[in-house]
Amino acid sequence: MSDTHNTETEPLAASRLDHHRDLVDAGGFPARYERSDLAEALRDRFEELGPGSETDVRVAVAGRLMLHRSFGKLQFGTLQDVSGTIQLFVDRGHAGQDVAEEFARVDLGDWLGAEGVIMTTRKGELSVKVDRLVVLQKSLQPLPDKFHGLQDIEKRSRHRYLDLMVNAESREVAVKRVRIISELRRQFEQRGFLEVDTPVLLAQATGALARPFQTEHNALDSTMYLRIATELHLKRLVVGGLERVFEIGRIFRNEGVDSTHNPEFTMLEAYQAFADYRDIMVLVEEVFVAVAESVGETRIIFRDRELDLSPPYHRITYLDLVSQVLGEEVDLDSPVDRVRKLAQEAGVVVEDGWTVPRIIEEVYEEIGESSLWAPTFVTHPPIDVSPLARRNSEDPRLADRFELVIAGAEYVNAFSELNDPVDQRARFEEQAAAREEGDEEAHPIDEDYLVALEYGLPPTGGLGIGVDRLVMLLTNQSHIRDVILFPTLRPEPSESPESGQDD
RNA sequence: GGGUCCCUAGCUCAAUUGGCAGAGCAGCGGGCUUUUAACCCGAAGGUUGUGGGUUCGAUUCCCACGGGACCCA
Repeated sequence: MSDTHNTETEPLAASRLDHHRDLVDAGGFPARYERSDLAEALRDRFEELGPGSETDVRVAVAGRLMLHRSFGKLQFGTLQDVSGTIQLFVDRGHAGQDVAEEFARVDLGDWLGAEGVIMTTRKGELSVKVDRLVVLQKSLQPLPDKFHGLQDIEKRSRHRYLDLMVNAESREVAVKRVRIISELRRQFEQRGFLEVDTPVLLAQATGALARPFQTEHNALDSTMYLRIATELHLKRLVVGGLERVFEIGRIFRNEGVDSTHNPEFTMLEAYQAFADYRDIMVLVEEVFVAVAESVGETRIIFRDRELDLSPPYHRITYLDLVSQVLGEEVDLDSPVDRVRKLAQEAGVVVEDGWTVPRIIEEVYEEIGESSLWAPTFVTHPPIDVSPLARRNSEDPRLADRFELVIAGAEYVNAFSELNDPVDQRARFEEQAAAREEGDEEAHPIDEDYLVALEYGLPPTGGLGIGVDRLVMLLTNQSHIRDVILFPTLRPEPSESPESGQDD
């Protein structure tokens, strides 16, 4: 399906093209424009100006023409710039024949620069009483519906510029995302963390349980992988003595797309020497509050429900949560048959041969997380699902790790880092064995990382925050594609009828 | 991967049991000196996602393909 138009043949664009040609013939479009004020600044400044006023304050505004109303010898336009909108008022008697005719000729979507004095109309609408007008660039394409905006979800994602142009909420979300990331950065910087860049393109993708994207490096004649985490590189930097580091980076995982997963997404990872997972909990509470307040309040609405992000957050152990949703106390010593039966009764699909930790993990992911609404630290999962986390000193089968679950989904994963190179090697070997058995998400052995650990990683606490999901939470968006400006989409089928034919 | 649903004018949406494909907005022509999605008059705008099939006749029913949405694993 074609949603672009050939401007050579599309009759709709003909008058726009004519105007474009005339403007080019008349000297072309300006390369720059000296704007004096943004729309919002003018609205703030002239908030008190009563209806029917005229000032001698001369301004130059610029933006995209979104609406146009003509009223005989009067014309009104709505100009939108990055800050908001302001009305253009064109009175033929005041602006003159040339300006009035030019303004009558412009199309919705054109970029305009307009100069004149500030006034208000009889109804009190703040306006620029235009006496000079310049078309900064024509829009050869018609704008989406001026009232309904662009509703088609696919077009909104595929042609984000249109979405941003006509849907105010879309602009708000985009701006809030920027603010959230700025605040995250500020929070970590002010705590002495260094923002670093680690490689995206790797010979081996490690640091998480996920399938990587694969590509080829021509000159090196070797297969490369896009990173699935920044974890092991950041910890190498702590080994090197940088002590507190973080990275806000794009992560790539070769998995399906749904309302909470995009193949490339943004993750913040941070590592703090001499801290453990409990220190990180405090850090997470402080950072979440600061970030929430940077774009609103800690009491928010998410999916039509109230949610309070103010600390302290609830705490529950992984096993207690699983016991809670199973309705009976279970732990790692529970008989596997019993655990399987309880899980199945709770509606969790259990495969033959699964161990107790594996069944418990499945119960947690399938019904445990989703049972939580208020922010909750879920602590001490089994070590089996935490190959990079330090063992709990009281029960070495558990990890000193937590996930922050909010509204049924994971937002933070954090732990005391495993810094025993001997234990780490053993865990990698277990993962490698699982890989041999066909688990493509199992962790490969990262030999250089093991060597780094052998030089000594100080006790370190680390965390990962899913930035896109955090943005969803704080902007009340239910789909990850709505917080990523250009989400991953299936490539559009070729519009050329000659291509893609088998015969 | 499985299920359900959607794809009609540039945009937002209609179209009865299968019977000539419509409206609003945008665009085009005209009118109007205070509009706010302005309004009024007029003309125009379509290979109904693509390809097959059933039928006298398909936007409508069937199949395949493409794209999308939601739910489930």
